[in-house]
Amino acid sequence: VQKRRWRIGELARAAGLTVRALHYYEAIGLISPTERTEARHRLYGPECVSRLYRVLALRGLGLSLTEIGRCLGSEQGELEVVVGRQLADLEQRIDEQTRLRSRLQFILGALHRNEEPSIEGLLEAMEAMTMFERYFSQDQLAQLRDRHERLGDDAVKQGEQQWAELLAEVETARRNGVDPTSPDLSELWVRMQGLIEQFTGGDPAIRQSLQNMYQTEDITQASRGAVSPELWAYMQKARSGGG
Amino acid sequence: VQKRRWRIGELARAAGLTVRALHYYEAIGLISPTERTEARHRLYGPECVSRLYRVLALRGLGLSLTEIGRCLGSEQGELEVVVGRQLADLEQRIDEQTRLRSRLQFILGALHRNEEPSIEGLLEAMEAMTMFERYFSQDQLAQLRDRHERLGDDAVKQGEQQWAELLAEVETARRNGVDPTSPDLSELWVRMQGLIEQFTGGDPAIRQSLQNMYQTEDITQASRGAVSPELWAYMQKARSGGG
DNA sequence: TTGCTCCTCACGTCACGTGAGGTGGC
DNA sequence: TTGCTCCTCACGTCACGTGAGGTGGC
Repeated sequence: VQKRRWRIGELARAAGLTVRALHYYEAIGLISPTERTEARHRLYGPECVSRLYRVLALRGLGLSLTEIGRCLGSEQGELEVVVGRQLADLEQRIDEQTRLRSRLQFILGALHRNEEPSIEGLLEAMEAMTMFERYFSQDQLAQLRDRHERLGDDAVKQGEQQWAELLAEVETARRNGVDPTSPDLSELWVRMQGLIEQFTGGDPAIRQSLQNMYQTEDITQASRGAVSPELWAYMQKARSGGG
Repeated sequence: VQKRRWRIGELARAAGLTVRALHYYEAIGLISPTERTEARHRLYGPECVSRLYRVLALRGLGLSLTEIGRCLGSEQGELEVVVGRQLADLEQRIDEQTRLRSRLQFILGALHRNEEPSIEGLLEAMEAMTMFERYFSQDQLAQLRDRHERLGDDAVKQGEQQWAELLAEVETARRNGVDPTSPDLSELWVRMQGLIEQFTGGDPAIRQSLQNMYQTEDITQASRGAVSPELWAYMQKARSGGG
């Protein structure tokens, strides 16, 4: 009745583990060798091999070694509960990480468009994003990101440039006391509508969310400092005046 | 030039951290208090507050405290590299976890249909799944899972029952030496086609993958012991004989 | 005798949580 | 004087990796 015995190195190699890992499994009471040689070298029997197989299977499902120990010890339904909990936890983690991914994509895009990416720029981008997240759904944000990507960095930068120029012109008109509803400015308002269309991609829901944001938030913050309260009031008058 | 100072507890509460965390940040050189009282109580100035704000922002992106330290120390491009790496790592983790989720769903389903869920059952399910993953794409697996879910556990169990009955009848015919191409059996083959249709949902690609699996793998393993090599040969003869 | 494998400590990891035992400030 | 806050150790976490220093087996 001589049974096959494995030395720890053989077993480790076969299982794709390290010797140290098997030491550890023994230390926490998960798998102990069947016997030892005179020199206290570990010898593992077939029971150990099949137990190790189970351990690795459960480990592959992401169970902790403590949970694995409990599963191998206890009889029955435990297993389903543990695996079920594992799945629920995993789903939550995936959810969180998916949200984090979307934030990272947003931020990386903003960083990338800056020629001198700094922590200040990053913080600004994060704050912008946090604000955006309050007004746009995850789907809408993904839509915006997609459009950004399709347009390319250069086009987006160009759009930002056009905004800056447009706002400067409006500000000049305001300082010069031009009536915001004056026909002289109508060309500006048309250009502005165009830029808004470009940003929203013509999607009315996104347009609405954007409007909500600008109407609810502090305008200086919402526009990242590009629009002063006075300028905003001026623009509002043009809109209500213009119909 | 008296500047505002915060005690550690105030700062911790305001930041949603624990006092211990701030101790730790100091220990690793991330944020040190501006000064100390005679009794060595920590006093934090505004610089600390803004630095802490940055730390928390970067921590929210999933950076390690070591990386955060590097980002706050170094000047420039580092930041983009670090955030980019962070995003890449995250995407890989999401990928892995999404695969794991699909495995867990599969296994939990199998476990759930077993009245006496055991580790043996779980191992069998895992092996079946591993084999399935070799022949079906992730999309196809998701499709199969969806169909399973829509049918419900009872229907799936019933299907398995019907398979068992059908195979028993075929085995009886084989033992009795019935010619597999005999018209007496044609009703059995029709029922079998029906069950296969039910499993595949009529999708030809899934049908093909299933066939590949059965043809390539050891039949006893592939059928989870339900079909012996002899029975399989008998069924094959019927198919080739029948056209 | 020379490698290779094995042995047993024991420290390090990451971001803190959780006491223990003592002092400071309103 | 009584709470509350603060202080400094120091151990624990999870699944091992990585030596250190020594012995066993072909």
